[in-house]
Amino acid sequence: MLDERKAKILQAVVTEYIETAQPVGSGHVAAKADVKVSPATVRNDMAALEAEGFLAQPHTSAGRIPTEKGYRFFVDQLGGPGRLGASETQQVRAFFAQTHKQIDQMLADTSRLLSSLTHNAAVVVGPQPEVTTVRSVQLVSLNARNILLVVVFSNGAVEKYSLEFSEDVDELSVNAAGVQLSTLMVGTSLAKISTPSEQNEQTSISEKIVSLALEKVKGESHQSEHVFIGGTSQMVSNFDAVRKVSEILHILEEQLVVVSLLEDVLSRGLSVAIGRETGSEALADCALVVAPYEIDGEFAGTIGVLGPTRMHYDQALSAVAVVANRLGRTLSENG
Amino acid sequence: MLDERKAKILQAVVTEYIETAQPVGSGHVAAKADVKVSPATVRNDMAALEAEGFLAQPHTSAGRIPTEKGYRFFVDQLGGPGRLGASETQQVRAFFAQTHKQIDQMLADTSRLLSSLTHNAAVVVGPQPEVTTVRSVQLVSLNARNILLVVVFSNGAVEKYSLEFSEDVDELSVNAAGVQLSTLMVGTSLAKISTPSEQNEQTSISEKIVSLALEKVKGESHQSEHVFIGGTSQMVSNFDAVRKVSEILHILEEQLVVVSLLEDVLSRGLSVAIGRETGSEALADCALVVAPYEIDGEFAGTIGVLGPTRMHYDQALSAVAVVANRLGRTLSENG
DNA sequence: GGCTGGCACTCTGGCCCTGAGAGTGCCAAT
DNA sequence: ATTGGCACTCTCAGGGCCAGAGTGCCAGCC
Repeated sequence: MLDERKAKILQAVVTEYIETAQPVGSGHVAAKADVKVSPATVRNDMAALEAEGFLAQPHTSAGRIPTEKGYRFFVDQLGGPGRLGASETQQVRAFFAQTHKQIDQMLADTSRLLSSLTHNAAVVVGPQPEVTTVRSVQLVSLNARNILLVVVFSNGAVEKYSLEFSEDVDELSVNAAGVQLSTLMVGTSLAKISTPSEQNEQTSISEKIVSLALEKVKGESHQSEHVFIGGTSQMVSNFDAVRKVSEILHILEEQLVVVSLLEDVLSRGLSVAIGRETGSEALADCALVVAPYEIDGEFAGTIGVLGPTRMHYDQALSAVAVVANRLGRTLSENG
Repeated sequence: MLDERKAKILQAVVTEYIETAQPVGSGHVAAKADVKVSPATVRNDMAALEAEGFLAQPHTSAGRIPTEKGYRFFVDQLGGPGRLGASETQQVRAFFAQTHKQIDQMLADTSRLLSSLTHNAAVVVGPQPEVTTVRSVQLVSLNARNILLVVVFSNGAVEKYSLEFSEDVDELSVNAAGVQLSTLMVGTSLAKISTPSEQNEQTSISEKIVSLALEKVKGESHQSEHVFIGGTSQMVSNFDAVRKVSEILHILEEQLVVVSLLEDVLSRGLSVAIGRETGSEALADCALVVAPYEIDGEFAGTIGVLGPTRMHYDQALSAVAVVANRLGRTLSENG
């Protein structure tokens, strides 16, 4: 599609623009070691690259900046393998070596880690309850009409659901329901829990408890995805336009949006979404680098880095990959 | 300290500056209905107010802006009762009327509520585990050497702690330890849990489990304070200096700092901390409005609003008060 | 004595202009 | 095909200028 020299020129433009945030002119490109042609030649090629949509000019007689298409080509074709630096690797290693108490806390810390590795905002979506299997179920009577259902998952996560009844429930029924729930749920993942044959009239109280519990667990499992976002302060320095920053932060505050954004990108088989590819107009100047992580070999959740389109893709890609990998492993061991 | 007219002038300056973010001149103050003196007189008083440290001039021949001392006097002496508007009240009512599943989720939502009420960033510090009593304790064996300790509190919160052993633990010992932990912990608050007479050599495995469990619970209870921060995007529009915003966001990312900030303010008996009173240099241009909330009549946690010094104090104060009140009530009922 | 109108003074912010700098496109020459 | 040269364009920083807002002070007035 692009001859070798044009590709090199494009690469030079993108890397320099990522560094300097300034439109880059033919002179700079020609000065780079690995392109040994004159500025005039570079100009011709750059004009061609612009015609083909890889570059753009903010205005006549300024240098070129990459378009979304330009970035895309860069990450797809020109991206280096991107190893993490020694100190970063060390940071990751140290982080996962230390023991983490509660999974929520750990995921929040992971988002901070990822943010500090990449100097961008980072998103960590907690494991979906459906994936992990249930390790234990417990019913706790709060008072006569309220029961708390505590479910412990194989990855160490704990979810709790409060059940409310319109009639008093006695301790015996609670115990009976607890036993039944245990046999139903323990060892299986939430998605696979079989609902007992539904009699329209649930005669016994314990049956009512079981049915309500299952309903709650299944109903809420989806919306209770935990999202952790770190390093939002980085976004401020990465963008100059105040308006933009505000919009971006606003998006990050809507957790549901963030989750679906990440999963949408992933479902399209991408690991990088650039500009409008993210699916959000407000993120037109952003890029999203995502990776899934697995627990015990099964897809569990997503992590990602959100930065300006002119971010260090190779760094971000490797950071995201490494962290996803380690995170999955740690969570697997924990289970 | 200040004669009536000066107080009125100060009030006029502060309110107008809060509205416009512009230094306010003598003309504007004189134009206000309730001060019926000429601009010249206002000028004299404003000069006096400046000499006394309530006002400052950005430069000669600009209007005056309030100093920290000016805001402080305004808040202490001139603050109206500050009722919430009808729509805001409605918003709060609706929020607490709806049922909330998990306490963490609810607290996070509360921070968003508070933020949307005040158009500022909002902080919600979750209930401290020490306050609420333990409702139930359960030990779950993860594998031969790892046990998960799940503690359910009276307010519906659940904390989990993972215990790791250097030797295999058998199911019998776990059960025995579970029983003992239950008798020790259930019904008391974490702070009051009595440690059993410490024999230097714990002969039985179950005793080791109990001792490790108590150690974990007591040790981690303090650092596992949950903090929820909402509406950070508001900060961007409230400040113009990009540098400032970045610093402020950075502070908000450090949860421990935020918690101690709030509690420090509260411990000084303040409900409003202005500028440097917050105790943080980076928050010199910010003000912090805080309120504690109670569960079953006992101090449980803190909520707060962080905004620019030129924030709507009366609005923020009443919003914080109302939300703290309702939040405490809701959490009390839930337990 | 306190208040006021008048007046000279000051400082900022927006505006225009200008020149330097960076970069381009094109063309003729190699 | 590549290159050096050249005329052209556009931005950006700096400087000068003016209007506007506000002040401080003073002399007069009630």
